[in-house]
Amino acid sequence: MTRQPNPSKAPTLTSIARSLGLSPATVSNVYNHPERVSTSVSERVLAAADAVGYAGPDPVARQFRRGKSETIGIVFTDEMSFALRDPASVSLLAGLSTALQDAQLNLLLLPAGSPVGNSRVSNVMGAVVDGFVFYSVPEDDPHLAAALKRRLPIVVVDEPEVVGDADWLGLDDHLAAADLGRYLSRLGHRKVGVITSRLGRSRHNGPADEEMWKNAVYPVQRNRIHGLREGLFGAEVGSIAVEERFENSVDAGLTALHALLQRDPDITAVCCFGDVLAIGALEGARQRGLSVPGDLTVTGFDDVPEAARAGLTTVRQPLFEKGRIAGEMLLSHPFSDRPRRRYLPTSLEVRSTSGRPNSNSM
Amino acid sequence: MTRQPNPSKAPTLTSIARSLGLSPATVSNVYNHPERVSTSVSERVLAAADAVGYAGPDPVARQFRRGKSETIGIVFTDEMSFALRDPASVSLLAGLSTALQDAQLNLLLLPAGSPVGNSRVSNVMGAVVDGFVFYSVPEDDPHLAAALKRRLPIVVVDEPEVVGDADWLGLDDHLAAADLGRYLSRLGHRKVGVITSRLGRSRHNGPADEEMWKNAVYPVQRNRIHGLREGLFGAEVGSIAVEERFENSVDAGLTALHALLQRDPDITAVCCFGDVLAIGALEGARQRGLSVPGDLTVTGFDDVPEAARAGLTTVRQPLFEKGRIAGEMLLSHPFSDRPRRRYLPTSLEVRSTSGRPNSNSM
DNA sequence: CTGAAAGCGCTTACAG
DNA sequence: CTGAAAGCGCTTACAG
Repeated sequence: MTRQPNPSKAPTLTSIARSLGLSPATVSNVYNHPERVSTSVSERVLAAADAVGYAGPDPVARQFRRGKSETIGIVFTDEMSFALRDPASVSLLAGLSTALQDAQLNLLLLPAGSPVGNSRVSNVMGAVVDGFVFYSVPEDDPHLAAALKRRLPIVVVDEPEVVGDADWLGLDDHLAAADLGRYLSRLGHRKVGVITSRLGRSRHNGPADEEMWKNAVYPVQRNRIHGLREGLFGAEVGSIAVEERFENSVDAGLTALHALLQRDPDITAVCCFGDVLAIGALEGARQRGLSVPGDLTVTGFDDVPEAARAGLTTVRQPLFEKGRIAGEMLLSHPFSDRPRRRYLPTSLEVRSTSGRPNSNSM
Repeated sequence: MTRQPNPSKAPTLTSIARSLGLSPATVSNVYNHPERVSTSVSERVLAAADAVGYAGPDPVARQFRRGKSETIGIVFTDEMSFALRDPASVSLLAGLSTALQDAQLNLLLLPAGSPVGNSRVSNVMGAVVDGFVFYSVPEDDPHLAAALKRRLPIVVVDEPEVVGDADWLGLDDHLAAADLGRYLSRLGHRKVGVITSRLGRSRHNGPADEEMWKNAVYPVQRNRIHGLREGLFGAEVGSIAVEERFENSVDAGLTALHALLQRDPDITAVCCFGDVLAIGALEGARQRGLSVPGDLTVTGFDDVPEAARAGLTTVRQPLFEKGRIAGEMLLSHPFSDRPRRRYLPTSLEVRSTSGRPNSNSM
């Protein structure tokens, strides 16, 4: 006896076979290829199984034997509960789950918290999956490196931008932000603030100077800041006040708005790199007695369902579709080909939180 | 050769061992018990593994050998993408994931769509998990029956109310709804409408008469209607107009509100059995030019994050906690004991969508 | 510190 | 339609 579990009590396919004087192969066929077995034998087997409480072939053993897990793992930057608090990543998850469900695959949620202190770099190494989706992890993420080693199909969503053999799916964040910048510029905004989620690995909340965002390990945020500035100022020089928050939450958006306006009261527009942050910023503006968009323009990113209800002007991206397409890319993964890159379109949804700046603040 | 995958190409623990003149046991120890192996051997093994692209012991084989999957499955009523569109179930999921992460377990999302047409009742039978959480599935759900057969720990959240050996976690829905009813009654409401998500298995959208909700396979909704009526009318007779929607969405709440008020224009309060429905109902009231709460009181259930932002009066339940506790109950599952039952508290959060009915509608 | 042996529960060609 | 045989890749006591 070399295995503790199943203290020679629980019935197995073999024990059922033996008790009936059949071969394990036949019992296996009853479950896997009923058409190859006579109905009388089939019935005897099922009855015996029922009698001893055998629920069918052990899933782990079957999976082991077959070499397939029929499961895809998704890895987030963060603790899972953080990812699930963000409606944007939840939409992505919903889209992914739809694609997988169509293909009869299960979805395994893998948190990419800090690596465990063992020899195993991360639970990514031990995850029983046939492929991975990585959602918005930083450059040089150790879990991603570990997954790459396993030579399973991988689709990276958003970031990092380039990853060995993995397929990539994301946005042209530079372009999207530049469009937004041009729109704000046309409205007359010159003093613009940015509220961004984390730029680096450290738990930093506060102003982020140019050096900080140029060195961000999250290229998405980096590209957006660059793009926004280009759209606002073109070839001119012009500075943007950037406020960083490690967490992506309503409360983070709220405190960031206060910090930004305290730092520079002349700001007439605040661009949030996520609708959840923007909803918090709107609340902050309310607290300060600022009318939106009269005194302050606030914009978001993503276009989550609540954005429309809040009247938020935002950069829309097809999050559900993104998840669905990530799933499809994974399912159609062409081994031995060059990695694929796919860009999804964005669009500016102008609603009621953006407008011309007040003349007195110009 | 009896296994197609791995066309005798991919390195295995054994092949590494052989190439180094070591035993598989030693190579295994390098990965699982490094302290039992000399550093020189360890280094040789790791170098050889790296050279041939061996990413460590195959997770499926290890899991098979160990007999544990370190994974918990969660089963929803619906397609996964529906569950993920509802912030209430997402909060639950977040709480569950937190509990599991603390215990180093993974979370597998199992959709409980229509059973597949095979001999296997559902993917629940084949899911590689050490336990299940069932979230709000109907009475006599086939997936739940299948899971029960597997004799793994199970925690049922909300419904069904009683399930063989499974633990149960939920609310006193009757009491919660009765509290709400008493509150509305005190305000002076007599004509009250209900917007509920599905009561039965069939895809029904429309009025639900008393027979329909008394026979609901979702006891939660049944109990809430009973409780609400008791709170409103006590021992008196009094009827409530119930509008059923198969889906739990903003749009469903919106169309249900219109249907309800078209059916009975004298209704002064609408109770929604979910905040998402209530947000839709608020939108419907807006479309009809009704002021809230002046012309119409609207209440929700759950207290999702957006509820507070929308000023929604609602019955709060601790959703994140519910998920976390479900996880803890699963982890502490006492085999051979009586199934446990645990009730979580609810509270009425009075905000700005409820008030006295207009005198002219009384 | 290292190795030989046993075996986890199942499925797959193949032969009869 | 049924069975004998092989083997998936690994880990665990145990002995040396």
